[in-house]
Amino acid sequence: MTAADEHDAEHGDAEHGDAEHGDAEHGDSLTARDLAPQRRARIRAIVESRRAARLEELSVALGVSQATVRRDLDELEAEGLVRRVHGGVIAVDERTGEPHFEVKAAEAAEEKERIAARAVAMLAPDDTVYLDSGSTVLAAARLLRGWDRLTVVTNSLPAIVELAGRGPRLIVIGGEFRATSQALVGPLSQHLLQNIHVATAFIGSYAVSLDDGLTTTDPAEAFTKKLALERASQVVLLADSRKMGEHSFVHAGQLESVDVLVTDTGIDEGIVRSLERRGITVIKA
Amino acid sequence: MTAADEHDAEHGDAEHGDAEHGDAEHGDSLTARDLAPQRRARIRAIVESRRAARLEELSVALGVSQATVRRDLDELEAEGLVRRVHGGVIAVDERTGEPHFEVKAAEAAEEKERIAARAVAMLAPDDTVYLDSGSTVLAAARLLRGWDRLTVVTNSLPAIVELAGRGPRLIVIGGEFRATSQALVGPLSQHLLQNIHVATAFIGSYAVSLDDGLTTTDPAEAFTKKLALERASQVVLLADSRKMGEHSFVHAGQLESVDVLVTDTGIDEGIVRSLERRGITVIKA
DNA sequence: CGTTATCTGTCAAGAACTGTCACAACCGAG
DNA sequence: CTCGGTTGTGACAGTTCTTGACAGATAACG
Repeated sequence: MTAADEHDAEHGDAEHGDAEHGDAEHGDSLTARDLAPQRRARIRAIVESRRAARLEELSVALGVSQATVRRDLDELEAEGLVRRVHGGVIAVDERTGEPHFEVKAAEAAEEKERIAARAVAMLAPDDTVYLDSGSTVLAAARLLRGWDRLTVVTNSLPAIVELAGRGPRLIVIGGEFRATSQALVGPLSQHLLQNIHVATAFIGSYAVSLDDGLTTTDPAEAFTKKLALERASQVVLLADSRKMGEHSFVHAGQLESVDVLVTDTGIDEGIVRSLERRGITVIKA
Repeated sequence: MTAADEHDAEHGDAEHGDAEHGDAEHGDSLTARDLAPQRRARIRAIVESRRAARLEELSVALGVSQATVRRDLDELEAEGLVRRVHGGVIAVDERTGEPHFEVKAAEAAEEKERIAARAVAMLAPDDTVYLDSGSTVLAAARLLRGWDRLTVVTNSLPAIVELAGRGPRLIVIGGEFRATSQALVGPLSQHLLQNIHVATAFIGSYAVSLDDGLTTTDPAEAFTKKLALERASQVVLLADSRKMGEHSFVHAGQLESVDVLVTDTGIDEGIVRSLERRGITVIKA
């Protein structure tokens, strides 16, 4: 191993020396061979364009021996520009790791679950309920597994997947799929929605304020949410206390449409009184 | 996105003598074998697109021995990217991280995939296409990943899950969820469906007969299928040859509504002639 | 002009990869 | 429950790839 270190160190010095030599160029155009930095640039270009290359190919393409290519690749790998594998080299991008980043769900899971459970307790076994998008409402959806006399209407893809074939009769409103909220929203959702009516709607909201009512970040989302509010006899808003008093971009419903708010114990008492004055029953789970 | 390289082609044997010490000065490397990471990436792609694969298939597709495939699968399983089962390998759901179909779902998969590929080849990048329920159409849906200028309208839950957030604009018709077909069907589906129109519809069918046209097992399913047929300028029927000549319970559409049939080479020539006499273009994939 | 340092190609030993084989484990049919 | 065919496992051998050492070649420096 010490031998290897020594070798690498020498190699490093060589690198610098060569670079310096680079700007003192003699116009020696007769050299049939690339200088080392040029050669490495060509290797990078080849590897990047093809995503991978085998030693043999590079050796032929550059007109040098495989040993030289190896040394170049060692250097390039040390700089993190490529990744050596048995038999050749692959571009760094091609790593097989896990690129997903969608794991914020477990955040306030426990709180959401208490809220969800309290809301679900309001349902009768043979009710018809609308489930909006959003993580808190999704938690409620999970609790409805096995309720085989229930009818669920929803626009939330996770809720659909959660309940598909697992008890409740499942009705999906149509619409355009929006990736951010994983829900079906927009003008197209009105066609089916206008033809149905549900006893209870579980609504989630990005933000709730006394002045602006329900607000959310996306117009299409707001459109569908508003429509859903109108199609329910009883509207139950599921929102943890951090969402209270906040407001977002687009108006998504009047506070007057809401009959019940299920939230957590962290809610401000002043807000509770204001809401109750407006005829909203507040339940702290 | 993922370099969908299809540089298979020449895996005759190309193993032994020919790639000797640097004599191949004919530029291109015709006999290039995949590097191990490339090979594993291809295995992932195949398994993911089909949900499952048998060892034999992978071995043939990649041009390596089954032993090598096994070792690769061991590696991939250790990384949690696939799950090995007796006889082959199944994909793991990226979201939930757990199982999917059975290996035997991949039995006729190759045939379905060829049909699907042939059908997809008929689409333009910015088309609007309706995807019906059914496994063959689902295979087509998988091929549409990354088509980010396409608009997809569908009633198939697996198709939705497959395409959600992965390229195409996704529009879901509403309706009642039917577990057997994993699709949204029934009268409620008409409300949105009646308000849209698509250039092309990919339709699956449980059975196709010259006398009864398209038939299926469920009335609600039939209702929605019929409606979808009317909303498309061009109707493409995807059905393997075993479905030809069969008939099921409920009428789900006239043969006259169909413009193109994409099927496999096993179809009876007499049936082909009858269909073509009726103005249907028959494509054998 | 000679010396020195670096770079490059060749070589041999060792490691890694792949395919083949024999045998154990498993599955479905009767 | 047994049986026959299929699939998985471990060991082996052949091949390819890598590593480190060495020697010749090239260019910089005094």
